Amino acid sequence: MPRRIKKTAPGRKPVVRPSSQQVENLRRLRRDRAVETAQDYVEAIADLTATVGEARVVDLARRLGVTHVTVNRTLARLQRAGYVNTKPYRAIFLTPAGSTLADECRQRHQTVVSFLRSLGVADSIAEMDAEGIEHHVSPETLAAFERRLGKQ
Amino acid sequence: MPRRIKKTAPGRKPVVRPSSQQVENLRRLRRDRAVETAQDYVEAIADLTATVGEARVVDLARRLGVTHVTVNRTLARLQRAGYVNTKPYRAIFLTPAGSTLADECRQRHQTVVSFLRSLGVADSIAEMDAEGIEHHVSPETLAAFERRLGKQ
DNA sequence: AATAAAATGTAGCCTAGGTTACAAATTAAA
DNA sequence: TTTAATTTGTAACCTAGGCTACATTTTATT
Repeated sequence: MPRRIKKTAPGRKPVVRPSSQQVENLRRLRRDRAVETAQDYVEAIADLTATVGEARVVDLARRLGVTHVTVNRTLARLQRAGYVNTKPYRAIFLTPAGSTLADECRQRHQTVVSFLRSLGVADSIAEMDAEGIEHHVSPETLAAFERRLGKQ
Repeated sequence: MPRRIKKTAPGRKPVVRPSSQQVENLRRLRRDRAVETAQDYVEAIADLTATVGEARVVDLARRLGVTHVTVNRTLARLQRAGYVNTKPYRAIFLTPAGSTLADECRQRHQTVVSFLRSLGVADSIAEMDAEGIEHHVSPETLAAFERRLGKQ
């Protein structure tokens, strides 16, 4: 009969500490996923607006590699969150908050890409990795990247 | 009556290119989310097994900052995926595949943390950022990190 | 102006990952 | 050995983010 390994000395408290710092890190990570989506969308909207003159659902769908249905639903959420303004059958516009967020993202993205390339990572791979990494780079780490880029 | 901005010259094809490289990057990113979870779990299981002697549902829940219910459901998926072996009311064990994955993750995590610290990022922040970044570091980029660490 | 094509919206279904509430099994203590 | 506490499991619900299929509205063409 397999018996559970005793984790505590008799009369003592449990041994497994939650390591609350790491727990917090992981929690933050999950919370951030919603923000990541928002960032991808506002970045795409800003870019389309700058490039094509307006951002529309089909363009976003193509750009993000999802169907227009997904875009639609996500836009509804982003509107609730105050990042975009949409009207049925019309183009999508960023609110001031959305614009600010988009700018921050674009800049951070560029920094991460440049930094990776400065380490000798190939362009296409730097782009690819940056797409994932950028969302997890804290201001402190971003500053470190910039510092290093300056020292080149 | 607001009219849509014309995107095409008369008789021409649409202008918005899907930029299929970026689309692929974003698609990959989403696909990878499932893998991230797997990695977090096997890492935690490996660590608990090494430290405490066995990994159990409550410990994982505490460690990952979620309820035991979430752990339970996720473990079922990881078992289907071939990473863990579980029996009701018993400790959780990694399969060989799970063990290999855990080792890779632990090593990569360490590299990322060391690299960030080598840039002057504070320990606690390096740990925090690494938790998110590690999942998006390609082998090429990881190699670049190691190269740089060697050059210290 | 009528018709065809494209874009947008909506309904309904799926998985992943989170939750609370409650039931059953296992372990620890009296 | 009972009893109490802890652990594990299960049911049912939520959000986010995918999807297909179909209806509606706009835009483009004839």
